[in-house]
Amino acid sequence: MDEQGRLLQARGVGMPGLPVQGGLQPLNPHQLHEPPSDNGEPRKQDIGDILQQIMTITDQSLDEAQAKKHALNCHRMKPALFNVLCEIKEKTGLSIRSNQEEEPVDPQLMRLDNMLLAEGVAGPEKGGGSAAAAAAAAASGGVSPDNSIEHSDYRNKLSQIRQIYHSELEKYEQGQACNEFTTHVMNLLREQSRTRPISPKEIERMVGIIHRKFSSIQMQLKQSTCEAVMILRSRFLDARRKRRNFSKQATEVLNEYFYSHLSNPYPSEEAKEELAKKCGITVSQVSNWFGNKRIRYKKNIGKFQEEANIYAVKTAVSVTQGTHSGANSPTTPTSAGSSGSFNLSGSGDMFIGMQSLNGDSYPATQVESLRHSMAPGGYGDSISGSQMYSPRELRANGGWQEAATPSSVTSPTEGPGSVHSDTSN
DNA sequence: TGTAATGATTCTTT
DNA sequence: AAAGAATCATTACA
Repeated sequence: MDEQGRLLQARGVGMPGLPVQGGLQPLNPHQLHEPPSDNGEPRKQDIGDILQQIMTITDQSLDEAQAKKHALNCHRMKPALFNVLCEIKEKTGLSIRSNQEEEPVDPQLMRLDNMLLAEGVAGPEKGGGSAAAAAAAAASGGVSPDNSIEHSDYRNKLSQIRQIYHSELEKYEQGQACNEFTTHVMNLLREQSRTRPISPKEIERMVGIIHRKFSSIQMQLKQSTCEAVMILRSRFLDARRKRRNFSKQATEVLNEYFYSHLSNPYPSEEAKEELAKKCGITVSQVSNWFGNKRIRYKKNIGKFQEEANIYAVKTAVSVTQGTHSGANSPTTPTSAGSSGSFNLSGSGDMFIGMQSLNGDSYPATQVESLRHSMAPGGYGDSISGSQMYSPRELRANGGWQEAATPSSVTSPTEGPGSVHSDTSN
């Protein structure tokens, strides 16, 4: 204020207060008639009051303010005031600093955009949303209803986020509120420019500031939306946290394949796809399952022997009953290890291996029953390749579990007795 | 409630 | 890139 006061004095613009007729409050009535003192104190006071009034214009009602603004604009001293303000501005260095902030498309913003798009938050609404997902889940075989429930729960939550995101974004999107606000500010500035010096550049700069502010709000919005989605994902989609056992039927299908391709339990991509379809799980889940199965089987063959027998019987029965169209069990005929790829020297051979494996922990009766179920009628041929669960056979045929030699592998768990095995032959 | 089973992940190996 | 191996985290069950 002091500075301004001095400037005003310097220019000889000692305004005795804006006139009452202008609509402004009469200031200190005494001052109006008081001759300027030598030290200029009263003048300074006047000026301070005037500026104070200008500042408070905005606090007043619209009509009032309008009237006062008008009065101010028409005041005879206005040009002088304008000049003074110009000078002040010049002196206080309030000029526009050249803003070279070109904002080269923030990479982080791009990442956020991409992620939101990928999560289906930003992009176009996916028609049907949860309904479609549920239908798809149902179509996939009806397995794991839990899964689809959870999935739709996830989708619901996601669409909530999506809604909030869009309604918020709408508020700050360039073009709507932002433009409105910008125009408003521009109008204000234009109007003010009649009273104080405002260059078009300054207006432009202000617009820039507003836009940046709005986009930073948008950025924050996107960031927190991303966060929300991530949290949602981690809560709902982290399979490790929300593990569900596969359905019985799915496990059965997988086991059937596994034990019927025991000599080479590495389903081809197509086989995996087919299994995945059958089981209502993903291909990678099939891969996981086979990975786990192979390693666990190998680690403790004895433990799985019973299971192997069961599936061997199953397969045998299904084959004899012709329940499966293909010669070889459940999946694609192209799968590795299909019947043709290896020959059993004879069912007896197979059982030798099995029995040696069984050791004492598995009742011979089981093996016997299996033998009986298979032997009569010479089923051996028809199931030839499918029943290869003898480690000996396995090793002989490429040995996917070279290390699976019962004697060594099962040792720690000791399990089924020291299976010494078949290597002998 | 403790434990085995099990699906998934991560790191290493091939 | 796929498989093996170790491990994690959850589920199922006695």
